[in-house]
Amino acid sequence: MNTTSTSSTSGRARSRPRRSKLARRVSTLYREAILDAAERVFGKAGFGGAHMADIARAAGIAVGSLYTYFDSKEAIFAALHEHRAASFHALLEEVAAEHPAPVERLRAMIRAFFAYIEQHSAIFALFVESGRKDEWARSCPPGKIEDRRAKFYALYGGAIAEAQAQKQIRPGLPAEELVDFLAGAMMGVVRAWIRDPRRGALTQRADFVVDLFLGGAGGKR
Amino acid sequence: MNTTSTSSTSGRARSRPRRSKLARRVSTLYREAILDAAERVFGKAGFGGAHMADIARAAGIAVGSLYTYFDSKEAIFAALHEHRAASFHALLEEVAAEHPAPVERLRAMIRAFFAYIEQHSAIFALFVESGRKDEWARSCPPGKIEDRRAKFYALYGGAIAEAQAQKQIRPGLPAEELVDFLAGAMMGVVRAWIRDPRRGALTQRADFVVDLFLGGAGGKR
Amino acid sequence: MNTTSTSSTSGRARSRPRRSKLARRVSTLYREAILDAAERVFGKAGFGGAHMADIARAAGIAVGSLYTYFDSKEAIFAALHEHRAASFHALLEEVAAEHPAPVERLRAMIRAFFAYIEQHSAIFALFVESGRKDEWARSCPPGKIEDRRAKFYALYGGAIAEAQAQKQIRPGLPAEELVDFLAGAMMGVVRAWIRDPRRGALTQRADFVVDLFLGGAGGKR
Amino acid sequence: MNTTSTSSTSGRARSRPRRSKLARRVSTLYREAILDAAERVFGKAGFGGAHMADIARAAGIAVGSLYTYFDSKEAIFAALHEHRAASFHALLEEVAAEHPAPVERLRAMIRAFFAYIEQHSAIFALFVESGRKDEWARSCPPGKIEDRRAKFYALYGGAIAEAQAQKQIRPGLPAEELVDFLAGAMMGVVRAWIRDPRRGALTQRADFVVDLFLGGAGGKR
DNA sequence: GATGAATGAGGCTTCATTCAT
DNA sequence: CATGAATGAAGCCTCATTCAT
Repeated sequence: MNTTSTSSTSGRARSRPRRSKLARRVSTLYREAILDAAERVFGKAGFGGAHMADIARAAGIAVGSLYTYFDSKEAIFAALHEHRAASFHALLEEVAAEHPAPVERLRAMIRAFFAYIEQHSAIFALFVESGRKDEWARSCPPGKIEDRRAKFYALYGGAIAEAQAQKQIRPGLPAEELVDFLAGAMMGVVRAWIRDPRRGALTQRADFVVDLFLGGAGGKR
Repeated sequence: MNTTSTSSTSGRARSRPRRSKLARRVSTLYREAILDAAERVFGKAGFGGAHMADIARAAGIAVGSLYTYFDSKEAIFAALHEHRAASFHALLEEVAAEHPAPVERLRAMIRAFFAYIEQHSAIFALFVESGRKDEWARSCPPGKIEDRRAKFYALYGGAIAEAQAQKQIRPGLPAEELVDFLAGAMMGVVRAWIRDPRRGALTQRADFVVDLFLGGAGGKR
Repeated sequence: MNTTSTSSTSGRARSRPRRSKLARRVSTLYREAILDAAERVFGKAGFGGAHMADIARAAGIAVGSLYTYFDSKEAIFAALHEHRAASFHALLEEVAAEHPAPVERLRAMIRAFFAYIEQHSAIFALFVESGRKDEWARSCPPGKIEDRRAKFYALYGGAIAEAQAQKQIRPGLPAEELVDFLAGAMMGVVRAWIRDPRRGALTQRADFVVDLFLGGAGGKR
Repeated sequence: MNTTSTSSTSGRARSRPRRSKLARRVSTLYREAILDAAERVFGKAGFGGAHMADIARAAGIAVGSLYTYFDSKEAIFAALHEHRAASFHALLEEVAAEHPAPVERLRAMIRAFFAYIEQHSAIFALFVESGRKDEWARSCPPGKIEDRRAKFYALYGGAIAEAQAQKQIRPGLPAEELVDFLAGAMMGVVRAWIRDPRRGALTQRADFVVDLFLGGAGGKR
């Protein structure tokens, strides 16, 4: 098992970490290099199309070394999911904290989402899709994926609910369903950008999304 | 090659029609049974997780027989894509023709989309996401997927453009981008329904989507 | 799973065997050819030293075909064990049945053992040793090996106990321990023969073993 | 090559003794610790099932350090064989020297064998069986194993031959074959003890073996 | 000399595809 | 043309061995 965070399995008591700070730092570097490589490879080829050999090559290490840091191909994918989700979630919370006004918060969070995607484009598609089926998902602790999604929904949904409380968003529509709609719309824009990146930076389309979401596409009423 | 429409590459000359009408009808039945089976299997397991043996079993025939009707696993998936896309496109055109008023046409097309998904739920996720990564897409004639998407965009985009012309949808926003947004939102609602089908029939949420798209979520201005 | 003897897993009821008699016969031939090949390869190289490729080559089939008949390398070894043990046990019982007099029965069973070994020499060493440790044994249903040994012990021990009842073997010594001794001695002779087969047929040494076992090596008393 | 006794193959000239007495002693300690560890690990898991990492852990050193003292896994196994065989052989010679009367010598040597096994139980099974199949044996200098066995046979066979000369063992039976029988019987008893150690100390069964070997199991004549 | 992570050849197994019946 | 077993390329993973620190 390759678990950075687990405690010692040794019988002997230990008051200090077994490994030097340096070793741990190197280890972290490797893990991240592998995740970076995996992101590129998975993003390009999908889960099934990505080979351990590809990931190793992309990371500049030997195949066997992958297994020093991860238990399996699926473990790499899961860790990648976890890692990206966690770092994005942290970013999102930070952004959210900076914006008390719910509508502005929504806008900022959407912009943050787009910015994040611009950096980690390819893999996100895989994540969003992974609604089950994909092999890696089968070995993922059940509920994990749902939990993760729920946390994001909570952030967006929270902003929406607050906006509803302030009458800036129509009450009466369940916040949850609004998030379904909004999240889908965001992904739709992302997908369009992935298809044809020439149309300009994704980040700049945050306002388009927010305004459309709030104001609707309808003409004069 | 198993292409129903191509001519024989056999060396032997043939003086009579290659196949009787009956034979061709049987062949079509087989092909469709295979595609039905494939839809279920691919939908449940994804492309990589689906095995030819599974499809054969689901179709009630022998593995080898699959190859009488299709060249490869990828060919089955592509044909499935093709088939569903074509039949859905036909349906959509029919629906569109029945509704001259662009907004109502949009509403009807969304409803039709949802209805179609309700019947062919699982597989659609695979289709919509399959940007290019999945293995099957690599052997798909390049541009094919884009063409297909473009045809759907044309239908939705056409309705939107007309609505814009009639000032029922704000001009100024490129119709194409509105479709990105709308298509994404639709898929978001679909995904939510797939996740949790209990929330009621998908079809009934068409109005929710249209109204939100047109009217926006924003409160009184 | 490759289990010749399991019943149908199909949901549909079946009154007759699914496969033709011919197919089953062919299948049996394959299984036996594989077991024969496996016996040679395992016997020569041991469990760890034997490769699936070797077995396939020895059987004259493709590697993948092994998996049509057996689930894994370990399954092949286990089946081999099972198969040989069963056939030898049957032989032994038959021989035992032919000899009512316990001492003669013992003699006949030892001769049968030696004869069997002459045919399946190499593999037997592996079996007898496999007291645990070997990888294959780990996946063997626990107790299986012990059961098998117990059945052989019962046959030999039965003859010994009867001989004791008839005062042809000293009472007072637990039959079980006499079998430990005798079985060991037999294997000692077998091992010597394996080391140096020139010393003549193994079968011809049965009398030596029986006489030594009964009469002892000691000189005039 | 890690051979304590060979001279350096390095190109650089050396004017002083290669290693201090201390260094050599330390080295010996390491080698023995490794062999002890190896005995436990090989004994438990067999050759194939034992991993260098297991041995290193059991010895309390790093994997890499194993290679400071031994060339390979096989070398460790061979050295273990060598080591145990040598020390047991020395013990046996000592015991033999103490007993001029051949039958008593035989009895003492059997008792010594059982005592030795009680200390080094598990691994012995591996040794005795290893006819040649196991991987390690392939890289063992040919004839080595046979030589080793021959030396033990010489000791036991010598006692038997002497006893024959004194008419305490029936002449007419080749001593060599008597050893085959006797050695096998001893191993049979050992194996029974390994299977079920509860039946009491192995050492105490030496008399059983000797008496049975000499007197035979037969009833009154 | 000790360490333990890196290495990569090679093993077992899967499964799309072929082909004899 | 249906069948389903045979095929073997290719993937994931293990682990003995090496080597930089």
